[in-house]
Amino acid sequence: MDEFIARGFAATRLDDVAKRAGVAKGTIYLHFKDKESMFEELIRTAIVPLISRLWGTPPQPGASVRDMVEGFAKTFIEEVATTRRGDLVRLIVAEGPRFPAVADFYYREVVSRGLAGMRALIELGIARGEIQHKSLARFPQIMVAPALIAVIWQSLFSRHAPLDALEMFRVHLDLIFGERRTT
Amino acid sequence: MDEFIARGFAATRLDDVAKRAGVAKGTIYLHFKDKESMFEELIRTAIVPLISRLWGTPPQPGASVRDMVEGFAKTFIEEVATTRRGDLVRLIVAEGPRFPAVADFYYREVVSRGLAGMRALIELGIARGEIQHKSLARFPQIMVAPALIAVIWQSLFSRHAPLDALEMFRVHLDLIFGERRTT
DNA sequence: TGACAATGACTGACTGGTCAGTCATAAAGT
DNA sequence: ACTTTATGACTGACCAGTCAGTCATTGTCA
Repeated sequence: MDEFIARGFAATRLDDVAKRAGVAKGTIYLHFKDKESMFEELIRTAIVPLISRLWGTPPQPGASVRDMVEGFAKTFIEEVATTRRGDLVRLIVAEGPRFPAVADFYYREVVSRGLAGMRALIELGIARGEIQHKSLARFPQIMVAPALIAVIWQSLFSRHAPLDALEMFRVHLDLIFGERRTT
Repeated sequence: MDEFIARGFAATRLDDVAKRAGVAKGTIYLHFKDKESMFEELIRTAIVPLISRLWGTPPQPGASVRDMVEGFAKTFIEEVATTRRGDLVRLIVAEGPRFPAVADFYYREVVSRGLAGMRALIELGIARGEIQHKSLARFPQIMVAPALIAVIWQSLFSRHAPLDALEMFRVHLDLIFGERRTT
């Protein structure tokens, strides 16, 4: 996976993958049909821990919706955006159009579930009166947009201008939930 | 450029590029040093019309900041996100880490200028009282985040679930500027 | 004006290197 | 002994980059 993340699908050499895995090239073909299906299966299996990282954080019982979203964002930024897992997301964005199977899987397992969960949270927030903007529930993408920005910024521009992703997300939450209580 | 967008740098064959351009492969080498510098130069020149599309829209004299941002977003979504130019942005995200020169250029010419302009608009909005959240000026990325989401959604997921990017952006603006006046 | 020469943009067959995928052989396991 | 698992040298396709040759255009001279 690290090889694919570093070089992309086409430029990755199976000799390097084998060396990195500590096996001979032939061994790869005992486990995978060809390079393409190896790539797809690797992504599929790599996404699983990414999902469990995200849903792994237990929501505090008495927490406000804002606290839940903020905790979620904190986990995402610390565990995904600023780590190699973030590059996995970038890899999917990069290769997705050429690997519809990958894009489909990612949509079904991550995007649609994540957005559904976020929508539920938003509706809870609306019901509790924490969120004023009812139409936000129609576009849960807005809630997570800065998180994706953080992933991309991290791998492309952080050397030019570091970005405090968590603080950015908090400002974003201020827009949605109203000004932050003093911290 | 279309070949690179469709296949990525590594998988693009110069024979195909030549054929598409209506010249022989050798001709390419009369204009470019090698495949890599061709890629970089092509991106550089392709970015120019992208920039001019975005700054090309004249701001109406009496327009509110919200109208200006919304007009900007409309242009972006119509002229970039839903066209081949959007895939150019995706290509830069995809290949950026392996072509620092491309990422640098994109940061200097598009990202840093765009964010600076957006920050100026935000500060104008704050001064005029249209925007309540002063800290938004620290993260102009938030303002454009849904636009980037739209680009990525378009090329990866629109077949699964079409996204009304402009409406999403309007909802996002509602968060920033307050509820929309009736339309 | 017409014949000839010079130019250089363009061509595409060719080369050398790279790499996905194979398979005869070897090692490990039972 | 024999089955399963692993190896890595090998093959053939592929492709970036080269370069000797072509030819339309422009310039020169009688």
